Amino acid sequence: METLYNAENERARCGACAIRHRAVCGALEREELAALSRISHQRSFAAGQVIMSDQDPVDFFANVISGVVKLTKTLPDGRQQIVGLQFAPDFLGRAFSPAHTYFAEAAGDVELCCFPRNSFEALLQSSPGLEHRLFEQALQELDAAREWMVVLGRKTAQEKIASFLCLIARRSLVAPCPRGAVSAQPTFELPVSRADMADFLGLTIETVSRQITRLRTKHLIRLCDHQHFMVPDLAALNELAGHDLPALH
Amino acid sequence: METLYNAENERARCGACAIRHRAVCGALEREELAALSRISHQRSFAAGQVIMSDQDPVDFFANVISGVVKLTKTLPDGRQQIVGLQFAPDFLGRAFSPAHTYFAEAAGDVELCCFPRNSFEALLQSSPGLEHRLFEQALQELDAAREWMVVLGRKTAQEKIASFLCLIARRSLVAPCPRGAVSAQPTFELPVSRADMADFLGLTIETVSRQITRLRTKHLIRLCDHQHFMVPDLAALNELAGHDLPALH
DNA sequence: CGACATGTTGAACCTCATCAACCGACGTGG
DNA sequence: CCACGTCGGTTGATGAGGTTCAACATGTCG
Repeated sequence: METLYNAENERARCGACAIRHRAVCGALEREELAALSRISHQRSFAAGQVIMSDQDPVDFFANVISGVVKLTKTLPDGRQQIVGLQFAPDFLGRAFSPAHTYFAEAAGDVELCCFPRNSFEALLQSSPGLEHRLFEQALQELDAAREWMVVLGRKTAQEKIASFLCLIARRSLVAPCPRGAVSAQPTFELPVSRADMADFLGLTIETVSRQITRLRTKHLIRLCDHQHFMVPDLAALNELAGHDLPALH
Repeated sequence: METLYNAENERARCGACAIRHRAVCGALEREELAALSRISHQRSFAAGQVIMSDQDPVDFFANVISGVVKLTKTLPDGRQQIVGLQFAPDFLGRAFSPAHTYFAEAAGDVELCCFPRNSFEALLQSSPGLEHRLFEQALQELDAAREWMVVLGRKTAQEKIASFLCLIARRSLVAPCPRGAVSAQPTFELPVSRADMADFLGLTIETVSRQITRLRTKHLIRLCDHQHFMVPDLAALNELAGHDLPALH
């Protein structure tokens, strides 16, 4: 399935890219895009696979085409914290420094569009628009990271879970309910395991599980299966999450 | 006092600036610097004063010349989280967006070098080096924010305090011990109150206080007074903080 | 001097982590 | 085919770490 897709894209690769206009490459002129097309190549990663490590220098950048990438940090004794989740069409990689301070792992199956570091940085030199776009994304990630610091530092387990579900409802695409039950409410897909949710929220798996069932018994969410949920009243969930604004980002 | 200082600087302002080469303006050419000098002006803020608010648009950027600025976010019910501490020569303000998602407040007395938003953004257009420098700082802030997410999500109160003290030991200048006791060990100054430490670490004031005394009874730190402390063995403190690396940033 | 702000200490309570058992889905191999 | 182990998720019982409420100490300012 991927091979067919790749073959399809082989000729006018970037032009046909689904995330093209939303991704950083949207900043590129026609001929710059052609240059990028020449140096880029797609790669697939299976769930759990390490994409970038903090151990050895990373020699490429990437755009997320599909799937979710988690950025993790680990303490010497093994405690782990997810410091970022990257969805399509986010850009992956730390500009100006091949050394990373975190891991990038595939949360589920992931498709990336990869660019060799050297070629990409050369392109970066010649295209101020591209650097500007990367800057913008970095600022957005900074905003998101700070937003999440509030979640980690000041919210209860219940609020953390609610915040996470709201985040998913904002960022993840609506998925059809696999049970086949037709419903008026949109159904969302949890792109990560319970363990990942715990690592993202600074909780344990058990607490995550308990708080989810608590939200369920409060009828603030409905579960189709372990990975799919519906939100009858998004405003109510938002309020429980402690969001004053109905929607941001 | 400020007026005298300002008058003094009126002629060769930026050239004589103490933080010039370390701040973002270090990226500027001679004549760009002259342009910046023309639009910049110093402002002082007393402890606790709001510098930028998330309520109304901010019409200026600034460099921190001295003092510490805290970036705070507040939940609807009043819970607060500090999402960043800016020291000299950090840059203050969100490029490309006059709307802020956080407050900037003076932690102690603060001196800023302010630039009107419009003029500065014009300068930004014409000087790619300046934008690059801002980008670099944004990436560093992002790294710092993510580093802090680990502290908030996964560390114990004790480790949080140790992490904070290590942060101060890295970033704050060494201060002479006000008690006058000459000592072989360097003395650091806590630039924020206990309440601010609590808001930065996701704790309560009481816990902060207790953990500090615990570190003191363990002889990992020594207190001159409430704002000044010494670290007999920085490596030990670092280890307690959960830093595998002796020093980063 | 008393009022106030900032910081410390004590006691009781509560949230969440820990340890453990259990459940269903899945794959494997006898 | 079913027993078996494994993996991801749920649920229960218990306890520790941190919050909460309260009192107290110290320093500053009117």
